[in-house]
Amino acid sequence: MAAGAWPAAAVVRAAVRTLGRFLPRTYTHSTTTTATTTTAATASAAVSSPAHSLDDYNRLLAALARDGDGDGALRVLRRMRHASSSPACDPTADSYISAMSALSKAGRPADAAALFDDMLAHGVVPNRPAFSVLLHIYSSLLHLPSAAHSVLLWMSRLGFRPNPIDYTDLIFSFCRAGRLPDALHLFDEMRALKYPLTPHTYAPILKAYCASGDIQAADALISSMRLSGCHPDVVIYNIYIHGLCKVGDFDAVERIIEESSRNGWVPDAVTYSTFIAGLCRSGYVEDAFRQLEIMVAKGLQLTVVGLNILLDYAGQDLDMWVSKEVLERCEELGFEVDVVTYNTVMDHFCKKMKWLRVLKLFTDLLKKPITPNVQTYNILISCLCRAGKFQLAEFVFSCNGFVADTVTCNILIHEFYGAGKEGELGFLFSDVNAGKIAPDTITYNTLVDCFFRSGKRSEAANLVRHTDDGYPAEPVAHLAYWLFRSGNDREALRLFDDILAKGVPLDSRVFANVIKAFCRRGPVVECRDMTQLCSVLDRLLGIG
DNA sequence: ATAGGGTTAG
Repeated sequence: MAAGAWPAAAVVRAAVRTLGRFLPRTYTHSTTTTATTTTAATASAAVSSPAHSLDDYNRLLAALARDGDGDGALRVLRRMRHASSSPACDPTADSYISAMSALSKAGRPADAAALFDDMLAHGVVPNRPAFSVLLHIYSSLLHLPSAAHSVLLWMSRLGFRPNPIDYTDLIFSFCRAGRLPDALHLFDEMRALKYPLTPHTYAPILKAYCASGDIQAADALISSMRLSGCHPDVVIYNIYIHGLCKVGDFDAVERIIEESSRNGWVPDAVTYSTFIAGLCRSGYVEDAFRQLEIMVAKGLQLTVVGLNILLDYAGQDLDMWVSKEVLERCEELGFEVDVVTYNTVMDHFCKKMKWLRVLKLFTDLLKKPITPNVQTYNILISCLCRAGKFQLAEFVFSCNGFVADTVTCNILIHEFYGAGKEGELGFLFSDVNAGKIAPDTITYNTLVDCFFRSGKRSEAANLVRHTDDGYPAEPVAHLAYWLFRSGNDREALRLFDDILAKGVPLDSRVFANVIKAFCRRGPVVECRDMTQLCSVLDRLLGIG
């Protein structure tokens, strides 16, 4: 491994020029949608003929589920229940399962879950797969592991044994919610039931260990997998490699890849993308390009995601951003680009204050079969504000079809306040007050910063006092920072007294910000400041 | 027929 120095720009440029050989040239348009639409249409035609059976309806529903046509499925369901149909065509549990799948696929999991209640209300007795679908909706789509767990208990009580996939679904959901102990509990239950364990079950648990940087636990888990006869596959190793990259152990990554054939797995494009991203993040760009060479030599092609990572991290120091339109070059080279690629490149130009470039990229994007997402618009709005085009930013915000989110809100607050235009934010706050946008902790942090910068100290203090249940950790830390930085030490100490009097514990971020504020007070922290800092910290710790 | 991995905005 080379030292962490950045390679000369020329070296990287040369490497980027050779990228073309590495990338997939095919831009495949999926034909699946058309095919299934035809299926649904054919089935629909069959149903509109006079004699149609329950089977016809269920086949149609299955086709609509494949298409993800939620409204279509609801229509068919209604028609089946309707008086004009024969009672022999009343929806069955399978009909509901298909309709729930259709709604899930249409991105309407809440409606899908509601359909289960609908089924019960219509006296249809759910079968085991129906419970599994419901469990999947709660766990994987609605991010409600506790609700999913009660489905598991409910079906068990009714004598429907949850299958290994049900358990795996639930373990995944608990892990994603950061509830590892709950996940491990279910994992033990699976083992007690002698259910077969697959890499699917281990993966989310391993990911949780890796996310917390606990490589020892990850090692132990992979060992126990092998012992239990479950062979770790490429996904398991990719998660593990991600964890090793996170802690910066790139030598271990190289070793793991080197030993792959001995361990019975084959590194894929994701393995190398993960490795390359990790190297880039730590500044080892040259090593990243070396891995790219190795990857190509093995016959692996860079994925779109791989390209995005590389553009994001390796492109930071390159003048290729200004010399040659990156995306044009990608196109020449036959790279497949997606909306994230555009967002990444737009954001880079935005940070480099090349406003017109961002606008041009945005209009290029609109001409392509790529749909901009919220992030695209947020980058655009941020760019417009920073270019001083506040009215245009407001125009984009108010465009039909654009649904602003919390990030949009935070960008606007930050930029409008920064330009002294907070008086023009009425359009935003009316949406916030109408509940269309939910502020989050970053919103409050931003507001505290903005209030303070524009001299509204008491507004900042009031916000912190009255937000949520009072004194949320991060806004308090921001307020403490500004109070100490501006020399309002007594007011800061009064704030801490109020917080402690309310029984709210002081977060470590408060301590960090107090120290930071003192460090920023001047070019050299004076001795009396140091003494003051120590006494403040003592008081915070309750030892002063 | 419902399941696990790498990326972007404040």
